[in-house]
Amino acid sequence: MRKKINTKQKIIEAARKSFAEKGYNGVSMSEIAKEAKVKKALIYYYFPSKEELFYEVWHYSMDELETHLFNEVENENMYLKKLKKLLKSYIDFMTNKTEVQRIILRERVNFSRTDQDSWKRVKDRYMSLRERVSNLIEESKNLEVIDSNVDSNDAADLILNGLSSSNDPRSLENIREIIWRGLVKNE
Amino acid sequence: MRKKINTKQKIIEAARKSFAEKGYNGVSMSEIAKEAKVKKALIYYYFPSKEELFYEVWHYSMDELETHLFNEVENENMYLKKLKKLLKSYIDFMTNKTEVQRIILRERVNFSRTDQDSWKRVKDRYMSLRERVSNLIEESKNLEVIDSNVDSNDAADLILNGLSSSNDPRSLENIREIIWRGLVKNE
DNA sequence: ATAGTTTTACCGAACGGTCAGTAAAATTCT
DNA sequence: AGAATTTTACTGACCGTTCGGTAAAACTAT
Repeated sequence: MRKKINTKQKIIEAARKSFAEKGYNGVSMSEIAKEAKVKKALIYYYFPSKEELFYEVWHYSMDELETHLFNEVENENMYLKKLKKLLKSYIDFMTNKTEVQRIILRERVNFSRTDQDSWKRVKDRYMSLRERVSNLIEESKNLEVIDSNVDSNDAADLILNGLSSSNDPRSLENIREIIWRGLVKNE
Repeated sequence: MRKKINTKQKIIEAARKSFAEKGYNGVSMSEIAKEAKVKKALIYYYFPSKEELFYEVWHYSMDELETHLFNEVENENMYLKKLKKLLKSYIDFMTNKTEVQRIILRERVNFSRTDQDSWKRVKDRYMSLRERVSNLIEESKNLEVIDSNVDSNDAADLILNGLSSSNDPRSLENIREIIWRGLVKNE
């Protein structure tokens, strides 16, 4: 019965909207069902548990973000411009895809949790993205674009955290300028 | 009257620990009761609702943070040193009082929620602290310590968000240096 | 007919919250 | 002082509701 192939996707998007608004624990499966205009039991036909549904939402969102960030960047060959473009892309994504932004802000804190290993997978997916950002900074350091004193991982965290805290593009542009001045090599 | 006072404080601290670990919606009143070694009904003797209990935890924590930040700072008369001290105090607090740090990280996202006005009070308490930081930056700008291009509110957000994302002091020191280079006037 | 999809009906456990009652401390009365 | 009363601190049992999750019936398209 191929009538509605998009049902699963519909559920994922409804779940993402709900999780973004109220957080993982603030949302019930029936709320998600209602948002998706679907009966609750149908969600369990596509996803084995609430945890697994969340993980798929997370993974899907991180894929979107990673694609958005690095597809553009790879067309650039100068490292200074690469990094500059990355920051711009990130701001662009965070101000337009506010659902993803909120989910990241909300659930990033659970990376510290070790009581349920479903959070470990969530963290791992995020960390693999962070590493790509971190690597880009590291390479820029080697090419003497970025001040050699900065630690790539810490700089990546600063970018990822500092440029996601608001969804007002003007504020984020201002913050970006501060961060950028702090990163680049003093001439 | 079995026991003596400090019961209310005991509950607040148990609640804070629990909220820090699992977030507001991730924790039940019975869990908090268990953590405080107290019966659940007793919590309702001191606090009218879970929301109100959380607000008291939040308010108490923000008071602690604000005291820690500004008591030291006010002894300083040079604005450059004032601001520098503030950043140091903030890092110090975030790396040592990790429960408060986690609660802030967790629940800051709910500032955007308008469906329950209890969150508005939570937000207001935070914003009054942010304004004090913001004012300090603004004054430093007037005295030509801080680059005049930076927006005080955005800079305050960058500090408050960027320097709370980890609880590893080394990372936070690195991030502080990047932010600082981005803030101060280029000579 | 059959496989894929969706709904109905239901479950035990846990949720936030309430309430009648109680023992001890504090206060008032004599 | 001590008896009588009121207030404070606390408990256990319980309420209605909602939670995540399940079994199986019912529908739909090939």
